[in-house]
Amino acid sequence: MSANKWGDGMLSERQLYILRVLIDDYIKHVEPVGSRTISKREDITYSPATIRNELADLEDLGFLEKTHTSSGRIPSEKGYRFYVDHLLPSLSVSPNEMDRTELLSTEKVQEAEVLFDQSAKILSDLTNYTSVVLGPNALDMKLRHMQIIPLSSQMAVAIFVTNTGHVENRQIVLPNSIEPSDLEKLVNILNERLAGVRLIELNSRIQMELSAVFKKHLKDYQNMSVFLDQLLLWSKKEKLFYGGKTNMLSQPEFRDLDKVRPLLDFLETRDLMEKLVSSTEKGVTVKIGTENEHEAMKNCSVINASYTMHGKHIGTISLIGPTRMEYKRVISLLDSLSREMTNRLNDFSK
Amino acid sequence: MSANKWGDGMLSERQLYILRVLIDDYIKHVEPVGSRTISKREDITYSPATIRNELADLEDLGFLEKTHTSSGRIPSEKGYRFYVDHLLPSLSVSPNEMDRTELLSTEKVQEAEVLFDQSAKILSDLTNYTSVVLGPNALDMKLRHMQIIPLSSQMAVAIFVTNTGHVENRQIVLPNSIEPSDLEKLVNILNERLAGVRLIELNSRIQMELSAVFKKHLKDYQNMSVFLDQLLLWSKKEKLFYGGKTNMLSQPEFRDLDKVRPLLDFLETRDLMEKLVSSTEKGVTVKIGTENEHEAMKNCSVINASYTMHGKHIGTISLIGPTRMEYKRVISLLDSLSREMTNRLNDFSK
DNA sequence: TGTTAGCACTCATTAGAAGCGAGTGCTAAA
DNA sequence: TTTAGCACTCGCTTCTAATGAGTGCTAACA
Repeated sequence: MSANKWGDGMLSERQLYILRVLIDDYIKHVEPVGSRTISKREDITYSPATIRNELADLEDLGFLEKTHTSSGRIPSEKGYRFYVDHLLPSLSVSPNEMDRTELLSTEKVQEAEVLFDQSAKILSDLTNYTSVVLGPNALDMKLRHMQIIPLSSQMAVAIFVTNTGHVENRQIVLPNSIEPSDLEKLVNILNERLAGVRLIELNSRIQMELSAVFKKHLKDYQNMSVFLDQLLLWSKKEKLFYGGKTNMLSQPEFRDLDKVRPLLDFLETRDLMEKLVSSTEKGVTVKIGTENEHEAMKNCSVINASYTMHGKHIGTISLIGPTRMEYKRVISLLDSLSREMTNRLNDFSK
Repeated sequence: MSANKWGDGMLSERQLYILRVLIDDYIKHVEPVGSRTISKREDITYSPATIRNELADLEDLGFLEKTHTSSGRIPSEKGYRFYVDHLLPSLSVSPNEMDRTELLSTEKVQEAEVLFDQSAKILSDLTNYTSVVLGPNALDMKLRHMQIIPLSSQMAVAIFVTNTGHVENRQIVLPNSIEPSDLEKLVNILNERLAGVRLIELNSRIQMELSAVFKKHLKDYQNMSVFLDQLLLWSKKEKLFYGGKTNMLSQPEFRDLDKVRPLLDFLETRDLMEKLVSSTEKGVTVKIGTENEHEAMKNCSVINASYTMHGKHIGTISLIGPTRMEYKRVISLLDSLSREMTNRLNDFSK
């Protein structure tokens, strides 16, 4: 049933059953579960004393913990991990949940950004946890068209449109001595030669292939080269879309201000969040407590689901909640929601 | 000293002085101030009993409140209002504060967005309150250049560049029957005729002046008209830049979760925030407690300062904190910070 | 008449004590 | 192997008493 990595030996059927019942109960009521509570269930035929013995064993094995000497048991991180990996009832979305994720699809959403935003909102509404959608990195998209529009003698706006319709723009300083005709030629060359190249690769492609072309066509190549570097200096900025940022405040385990504060601060820190929520794996992944490798997240679990476009992983939708989460419900929800997002995204590009 | 609107008669010098001392003390220590505390100050020569009489009078006049029958006094909303309007020591920025706002100016900031973001961060760092910068409404900016870039046979991206270098873009559905040549002509006409017109006015200008031109040059005018409406359907979206979103959590008056929650939720609600922070007045304004006209803000004050470009009010920088704020410091800070922003912005457009 | 000392009173806050109850571990018997 | 029984632990709630910072009022004083 379980591999040896879960302690010295295998767990008995009864232990597995008790463990599952206990975690289910704890997830539902968020209170330490005692032997009596378990024995009172219809499907349990043993007395509290017997249960107690089993619980003591499960605690020794590290699946359970006590909050104090005479308290009931709560699942440990290891317990949750085991629960998620081995005890989760087979996944299936309940019909009425499915309705809600279809709600997403019936609304007319034109732009991807709106889709991401809505998905995050729906997910957090449905779960009362905090959700985050990590948008696709525009720099991984392919160049469709670029343009430079002068604002004044010194300043201009550079615009890059990707195949997905995303627009990147930035203001740039024009070199003093630049020739208007050179600028025009530059833009033309870039558009002719680099359409279909990923934004992030533009620079290296230019280095490799186009310096000769530039030298030939542009009068002041030296000057232009510096300018090009400025033009194509990307700062990566994936977009994050949040839902239910303050939902953590209503979770009983975070009723304490000193405990929520680090959490909320974490949520506001872009790069930490990007790291937390980035995932290269396809499908749904679950990270529990300290697996998230950040102090502020030690009492949280993060469920991550990737969405794709043309089969390629381009972003994630995630849920952040207390380690005691309704894993079953939440995982299936994320699974269907991410599929839905994938569908919608691929509809766009038709 | 004070007009009659402040109660039945004027306040005596002593009352004014006591009121000021009390509010200063309360702002500093955030605890009800008693008669003994006040009388212990060097510059106060009266006994606690005398002070008590004055305090009772000030309370009758509505400037002070008690938290319970035998507690010290705290300022009422009216008290704060009076304090801000009449008792604030003349404004002057202390030298070391000035250094910090100059910090802003020494860094090289190219784009307005970065400037706004930095300003908000600096302000919240300096005050430990929450700050918000309301960015300029791009729709009030003037059209510099527009363009339509096709993505597929049906979809395209429309791009509008303003005189300030801001780029507005949106994805649009191309009419089935559209002629490529018509599209090109349309864009040309718009660029020729409407450069310099504020984005928000584009539509009405077209209605008024250009329908004849369109009818003349475009083959399928009917179809095009619907398309134009879609193209120029602006949804106003001023940008908000936040600093110190979670700072409220460290304010003693919001130590209670049930009190912070509405506040944080309020901060996350775009339209409420836009309304709160929008101001048509120039200079610094102070709104105290219920003057902000929202339940969640009833224990907060909002200090608002506008910044300008070419003398025109285009946005605000605001600070949200508890009603007990260091008004003096905060007002002068906002004053100098908004000036600094104005300077920087006008430097951009040189 | 304005000021102040004195005093009774109020009320939030804190600490301690007592009782309750949900839970445990251990032992011995079925 | 299971279970009944029992002593014990510990968190939580309730109650009480003590503390102290503050008030309002009165009466005396300058």
